[in-house]
Amino acid sequence: MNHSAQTKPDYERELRRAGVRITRPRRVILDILAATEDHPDAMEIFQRASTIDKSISLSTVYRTMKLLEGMGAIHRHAFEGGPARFEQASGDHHDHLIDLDTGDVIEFHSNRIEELQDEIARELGYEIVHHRLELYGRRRKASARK
Amino acid sequence: MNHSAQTKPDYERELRRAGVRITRPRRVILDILAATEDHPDAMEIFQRASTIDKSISLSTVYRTMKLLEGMGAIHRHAFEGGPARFEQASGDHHDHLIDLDTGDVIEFHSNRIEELQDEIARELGYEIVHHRLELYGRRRKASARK
DNA sequence: AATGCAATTGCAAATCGTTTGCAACTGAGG
DNA sequence: CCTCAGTTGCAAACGATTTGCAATTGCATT
Ligand SMILES: [Mn+2]
Ligand SMILES: [Mn+2]
Ligand SMILES: [Zn+2]
Ligand SMILES: [Zn+2]
Repeated sequence: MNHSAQTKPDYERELRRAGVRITRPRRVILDILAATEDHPDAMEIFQRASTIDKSISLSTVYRTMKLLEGMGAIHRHAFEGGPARFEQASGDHHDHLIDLDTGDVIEFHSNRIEELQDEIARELGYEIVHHRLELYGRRRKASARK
Repeated sequence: MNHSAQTKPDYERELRRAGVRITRPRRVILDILAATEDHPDAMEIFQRASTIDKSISLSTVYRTMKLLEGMGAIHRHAFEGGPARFEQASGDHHDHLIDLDTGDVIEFHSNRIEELQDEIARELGYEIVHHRLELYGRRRKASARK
């Protein structure tokens, strides 16, 4: 849920430790990701980066996203329809509800569902490596129902 | 689960009722889908169709898949990595477990998970239109099951 | 601070899956 | 059979992402 109480992860330190160079484009992209509360796609990250450094290319955004994803620093989501969207991997695990009308992405978490998934996989003789749970819906009309 | 006890749906009748023409390419593709137990992608369907009618084009496969999807006759899945895969919509709702090593797709269903999803959406003020639950995992080594 | 070189970049071109414009063709009601 | 809107194959266009390559840059080393 992007708890604001969360310690902002020091990506630069982590990158250095991984023997990766801290370049100007990477620093800019890292800053953008750290300051982001939503789930931007590559083009959005590119545009935000461009306002800071005109010379950054879209290719570099993609390459950096792949690098960070490989390091486990970010998660890539492929919601239906649009391009891949990203978010920092720093928070706790959660799944997403997409508002079909507005495109809003709402985060949620259910321990019960997570447990059931494990149980199902186990029964089938499998061990889950990762999963994807996306709910697509629309706001309930506030029609005097209850 | 593609229950074999299921009545094979008469797509041709359904199509006619929808004012859609039964053409040779469509008949071929429909037959392939009806005879399919797995989740083929457009290229696979195209290749299977080609062995029956050399003149069918990949475009027509795509167009037909879109038509059938719009009619609710098939479901389109975008599992991570590969191209979209399809399956008849005739069976009961189910979700998928993808074997990361073999690519096998295993179907499962959990009423409990479905209920929890509804509950979560409701609490957030939403009504689910559809959802996507995919488990990616690998066979458990130690204890043999199945 | 100057040097050396592999890592990284921007750019353009390539790739992949899918869609689309268009002229030729065909299903099905008359 | 006629007719003609629906459908097709083909090629070209598409959007998202990746990649080859020559130029640039971070940074370990003097
Ligand atoms: Mn999220
Ligand atoms: Mn299935
Ligand atoms: Zn989850
Ligand atoms: Zn489900």
